[in-house]
Amino acid sequence: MKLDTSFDWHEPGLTIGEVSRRSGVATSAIRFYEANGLLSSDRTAGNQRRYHGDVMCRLAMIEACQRVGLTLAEVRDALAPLPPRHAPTPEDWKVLAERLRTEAQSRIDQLSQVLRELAPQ
Amino acid sequence: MKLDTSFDWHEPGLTIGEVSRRSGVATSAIRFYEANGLLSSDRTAGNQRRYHGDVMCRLAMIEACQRVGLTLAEVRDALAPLPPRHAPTPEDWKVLAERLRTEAQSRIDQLSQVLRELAPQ
DNA sequence: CTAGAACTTCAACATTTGTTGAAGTCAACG
DNA sequence: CGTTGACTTCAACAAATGTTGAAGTTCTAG
Repeated sequence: MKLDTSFDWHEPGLTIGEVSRRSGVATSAIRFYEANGLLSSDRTAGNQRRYHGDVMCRLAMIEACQRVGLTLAEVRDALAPLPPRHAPTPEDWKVLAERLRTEAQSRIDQLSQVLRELAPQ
Repeated sequence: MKLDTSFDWHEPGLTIGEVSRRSGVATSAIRFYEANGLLSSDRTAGNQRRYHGDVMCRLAMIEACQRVGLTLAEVRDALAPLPPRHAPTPEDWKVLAERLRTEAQSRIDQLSQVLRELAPQ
């Protein structure tokens, strides 16, 4: 019962190219997200990025959140409480997921409200 | 039973300043939307814009749609079937509102799906 | 009729969200 | 150890979505 997702420095980590291939997100976008604090990575002795267990989740979140109108700044704030460079715990996700669902649903509700007011009945 | 919202050229129409004051949308944004086909207006003999019964609805829609992640191009396409320069009929709105609610909800659903996959249980 | 507020267009600028390419460095295979 | 593909940074460009300001025109109240 000890699902340990903490950083293991024996593990090599994913290169940016591998992450890109697995996620479908361009390397330029991945670097951009990292430069803006939405992702983090370790560096090899030679200064190359190595990503860990959280990166695929974060990328999926970023894409999905953008589709419902969150800016990258808002996504960054949402992701900020997650531990960097580790797969987040289920508890981490539960809190975050709830926040995002609520926010997204409230935006939908506002649109619905506008639509109802404009097209009553 | 003859709710006629067709253009009455006796009616002066709203100036861009009046529309801005009533809607809270900056005149620069209103001109921008019009330049991009989301709004239309008549012109006075002196080339000033005069807006009609559809403009407040359209502005409300634009704001609400942007909040749920639609681009202006998508909003333009959504608004395109509405008659220009007139208050749309309830039927117009019903069709449009349904389309938008569906689209927005499907984006939320995609986010929820991602969240569920990432945080199962 | 005239003054001043409100309007016009146009160009420049700003922010967000990236992409592209150049020039150079690293890593992994043979 | 050398080659080659993948990586690094940095700067320039790009599209979307506006804002700001200049220079000039129109509208309207008095």
